[in-house]
Amino acid sequence: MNGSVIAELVFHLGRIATGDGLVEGLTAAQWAALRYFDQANRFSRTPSAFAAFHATTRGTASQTIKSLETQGYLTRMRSENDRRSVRLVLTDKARGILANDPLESLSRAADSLPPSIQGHFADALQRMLSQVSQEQGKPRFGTCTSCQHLEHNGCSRQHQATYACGFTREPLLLEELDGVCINFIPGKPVTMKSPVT
Amino acid sequence: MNGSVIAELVFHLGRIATGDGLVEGLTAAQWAALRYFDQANRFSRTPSAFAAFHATTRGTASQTIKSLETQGYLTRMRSENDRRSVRLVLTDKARGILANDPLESLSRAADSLPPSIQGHFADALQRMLSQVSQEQGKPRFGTCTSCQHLEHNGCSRQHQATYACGFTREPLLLEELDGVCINFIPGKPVTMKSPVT
DNA sequence: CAATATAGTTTCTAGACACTACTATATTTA
DNA sequence: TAAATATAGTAGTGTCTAGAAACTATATTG
Repeated sequence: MNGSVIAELVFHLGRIATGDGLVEGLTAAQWAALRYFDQANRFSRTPSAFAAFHATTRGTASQTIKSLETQGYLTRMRSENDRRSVRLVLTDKARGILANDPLESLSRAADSLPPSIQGHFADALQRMLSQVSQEQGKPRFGTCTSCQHLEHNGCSRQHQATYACGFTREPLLLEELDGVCINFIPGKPVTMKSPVT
Repeated sequence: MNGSVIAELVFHLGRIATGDGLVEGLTAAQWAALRYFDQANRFSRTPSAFAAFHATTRGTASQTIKSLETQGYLTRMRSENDRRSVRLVLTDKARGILANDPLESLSRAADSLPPSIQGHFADALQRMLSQVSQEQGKPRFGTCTSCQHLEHNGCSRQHQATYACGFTREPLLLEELDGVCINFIPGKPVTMKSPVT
């Protein structure tokens, strides 16, 4: 088994799945942006972070975002802390069309894999992505749950245990821990998310 | 485990892996064409077949091929049977640079996966690709070894057993059975290629 | 033989993207 | 604290990808 076969398949599959034909008139780059801002946490919903994620320049990212804004899919607000910075949030209209993401076709195909291997599959992809990103000197994105920066204060047996990010020195809400972050540093080995009881 | 996570990863990984920066001055489309013509069998080394494979238009494919030709990576020859048709073959120069395919980075990442899962991984990708292609009404590409059209005449215990394609009605050489074909129809369930003794 | 289908090319246009300024705000340092 | 430097973001320009439509040449069909 040769790695180049797998590489070819991943590349080709990614290509095929999106070429379907610009659902709802959005381009591939615009879909990628919508998906990103849907999943990014509050530290990462900026043009620069999207540019880093999408492996493009800030200029290009800015254009993509501008067009989404004029189409009513994103709204912008300036950050209070840093007045250079801009935060972007999805509109309801955007959340609506995310249901017919052109990736849906690929997503269904993934769903129809044997459930027993889906986890391993996602894991393998994640690992490959991490390695490729590192080789190319690009930042790795990930969620708090496996990030070195995650700190949690408070007793674990109290349900009011609080979390914080050691990098931004900001408190984190429980529901924020699943957002994708640009400041991610792979710390703990990937842990299964413990079931919330 | 949600299929959309896997879909996102496949898409993103495919994107990241190629953005590295146009090794040797070729574009992503041109690399894809070189890879294709390297692997396609003799029925499929045409502009139209590449267009179908790459999910693009014949016009776009024509341009990609033209530029590769002028750069000395492909040579063209008209088919004898059908004088409209064109056959493309890689030059030695092309075979040379295929060694620094920008997908190499992704390929290495795939190689470093646990060997025990590489097979399952490739299998899963293949299955997803097949399903997506079918949903989108695009032709599926594959090799003779699992194609309905493959016929083999002659006694199997004779080493001179001959193969033929039932679709093109043409004989096939043993070494041609591994070429990717546009006329592929998934027949037999994917069989392990039996070791040649 | 006429109508239609197919292989391939060309031309035109929109959009993606890199590059190079450029502005505005932060941060560093001297 | 003032100056130098760094960072977030935008704007404009040029190149390339890719789709759409029009076109030529050859095959196939009725």
